[in-house]
Amino acid sequence: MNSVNIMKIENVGINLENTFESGQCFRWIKISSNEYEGVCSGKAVHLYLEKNDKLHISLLSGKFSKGDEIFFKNYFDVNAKYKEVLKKICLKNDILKKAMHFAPNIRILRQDPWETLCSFIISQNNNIIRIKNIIERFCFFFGKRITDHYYAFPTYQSISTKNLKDLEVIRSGFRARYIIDAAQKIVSGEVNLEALRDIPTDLARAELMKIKGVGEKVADCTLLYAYNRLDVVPKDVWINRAIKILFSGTEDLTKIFGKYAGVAQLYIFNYVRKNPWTLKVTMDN
DNA sequence: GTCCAGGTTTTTA
DNA sequence: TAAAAACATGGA
Repeated sequence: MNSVNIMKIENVGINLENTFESGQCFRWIKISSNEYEGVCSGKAVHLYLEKNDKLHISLLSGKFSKGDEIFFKNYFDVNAKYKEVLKKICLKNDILKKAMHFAPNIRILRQDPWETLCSFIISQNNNIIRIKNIIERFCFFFGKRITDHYYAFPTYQSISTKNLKDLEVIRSGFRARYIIDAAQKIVSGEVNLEALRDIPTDLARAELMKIKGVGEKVADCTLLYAYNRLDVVPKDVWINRAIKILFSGTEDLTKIFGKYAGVAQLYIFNYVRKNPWTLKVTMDN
């Protein structure tokens, strides 16, 4: 892989489609069920997963540099070890069992904190199709161009100097001021995203919630999908409905799923969102 | 035309 | 303090 524009990682243990369409990320574009393209860490990337579980990563422009292999192994969390634990829990929990059977081998990615934070600010009171469209416009208008089709996620430095008028082109509605506030608090140092890696989850959540438009849900999505806090369970409308109907109101999924409750949450979120009928049976009552 | 979307802030009682 | 409304936008 030295000075070549393709790299291969064996035994990734990941299903690209189930992972990328699970709702944790918004920028990967499907070519086929085992082939995706997107922008990651400022690079335009093509992914292809062989049947033998070997992941091919190639760049659509430029070449790999030192550290990229470590970066991607970290991004895809190649050494994740929760699969067996969750499978064991499936023996006792039918909901998780169905969810993991419906869409197996979902991996919690380690995404960029700023991109994740911004994406989930945009996600509030919004639907996934429009979330993706807003993010793409955000990148197109404010991100660095990488290829004809692909633009990097804008930096917080560049966004910190923008105003509401500037952001009108992305049509993010009332969320624009939250995006700007996030960028400004990060640039000023009021919120230090790198420092959050080393502090307890509760403190990290409180730090993120200093930003306007960041409540518990957006903070928790950031903690789970960027900082890999696998026990954190973001509570959105779908999970709340699932808790109410499928788990008969059990307040706290960590009581059932323990330190990997966040991972279980993603499987269940994915399952109920793509099978809404599972929630409808008793909804009329 | 109405409803709702991986919520949060602001206003009202 | 808690509940309701407002917040932009667009797809279903």
